Amino acid sequence: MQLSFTEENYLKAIYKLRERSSSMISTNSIAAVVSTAPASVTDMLQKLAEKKLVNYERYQGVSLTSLGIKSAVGVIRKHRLWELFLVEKLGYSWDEVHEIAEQLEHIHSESLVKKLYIFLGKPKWDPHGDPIPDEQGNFHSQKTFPLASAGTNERLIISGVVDHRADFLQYLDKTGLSLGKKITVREITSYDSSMILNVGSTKTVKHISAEVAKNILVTIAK
Amino acid sequence: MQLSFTEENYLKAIYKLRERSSSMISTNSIAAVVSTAPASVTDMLQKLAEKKLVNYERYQGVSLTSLGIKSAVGVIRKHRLWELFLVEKLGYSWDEVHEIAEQLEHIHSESLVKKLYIFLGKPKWDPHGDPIPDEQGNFHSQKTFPLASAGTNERLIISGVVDHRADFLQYLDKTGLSLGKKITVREITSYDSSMILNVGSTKTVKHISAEVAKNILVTIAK
DNA sequence: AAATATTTTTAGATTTGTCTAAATTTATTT
DNA sequence: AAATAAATTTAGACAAATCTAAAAATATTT
Repeated sequence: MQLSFTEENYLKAIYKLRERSSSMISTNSIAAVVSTAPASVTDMLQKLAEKKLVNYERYQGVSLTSLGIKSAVGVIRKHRLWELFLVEKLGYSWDEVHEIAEQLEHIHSESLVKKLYIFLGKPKWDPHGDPIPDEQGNFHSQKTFPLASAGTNERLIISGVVDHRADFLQYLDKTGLSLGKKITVREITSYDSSMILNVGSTKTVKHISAEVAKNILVTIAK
Repeated sequence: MQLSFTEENYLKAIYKLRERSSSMISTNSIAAVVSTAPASVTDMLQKLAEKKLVNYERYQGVSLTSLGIKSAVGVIRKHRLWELFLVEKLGYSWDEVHEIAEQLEHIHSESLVKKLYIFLGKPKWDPHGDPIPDEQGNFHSQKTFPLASAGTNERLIISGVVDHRADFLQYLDKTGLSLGKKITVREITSYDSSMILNVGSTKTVKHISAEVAKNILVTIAK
């Protein structure tokens, strides 16, 4: 089934909202994500329900059907593949690619996705450390957790971000905290939970706020 | 100015119609190209005229303004760059890329076009031998002419096609008449104007119809 | 040049995705 | 549990791009 740009964006929005609050998704929360009036969301949900993409009962919120999940994951897959293409092949930095990928993710062509996937070397992660679902829609999940909940002296690897906004990503670049960097928490300041880190193999020491630490995802280095 | 998918397709259609019949373009001819009712074309022309993209006077046909030309050439540039990307980087064949490029040409991002252009090595021709306009909108024109109007024993190079349809391109592939091939006309059959060709440095001889010869563009090899 | 044919435009309707304002349902207070 | 607040839906309207059918203008025949 060929979905419109708009329909795909709604499905993606519902998919993302579902990730945290696993229950039913409210009309208002979708409206906030897609930047429309709640009344418009209601209209669209009825349309998506007719197409068997969501389970919808009025006043009760929505959930994605298996078809809806498949469609949403397909869009996310394309978004992340294109982001990686933009960074790896065209030389964009990780804070510049979101808007362009928002457009590219709606190109309809199965063969294109297949060929892009191969061209990029069947990648598992996008430039922000988010998993790229495979052709069957399976995510390769890593055991990541926020840096804020790490203890001291553990050897960690930066493997993702919670906040994807450009200014946060630029801050990380400037601070040398890019994806894949090895870090160790040296000290956690008790009164504000800010952290002092060792970055890389160098003796460089960085001081980051608790807010920043909450938005950096890490894995344990082995 | 951010144009819609549809507006861009109308401008592209007018641009292409203009290439042959340099005069005013008729409503019906546009309708045929964009596959809509003539009444819809009239509506759109009025809209494009308001945006200063075309010169339009009712019952008198249209022409592109300089802004309209600039927009159309921009879309054509993107189309041809994406076609080359699909063939060169993703491994598509030249008969498969048109539909996908029809979608990709509408992605709005100046930086993307710039980076794609550099990634592809500032190419001058697309996979069908059509010129890719440069950043200023200038076409690098080759002195091509239809193979049908060539004489015998001239050393020629296949440098483009008139007909872009997939089945014609597949026929050329099958016959070994791909872009860049060196050919020489050995004989022109007088009663049906079909041609007997030498292809490449080999002794291979091919017999093609006048219809095919009309749709192959060549340059003189030096 | 009148009659006929063709092309083009206008008029009115439809679909998609959106809006605001009002009505309805659900949730929260008191 | 009644009153109030919040969330959601319905109703009616709008813009974009399209359509069909009818009207108007231009082109072609005779």
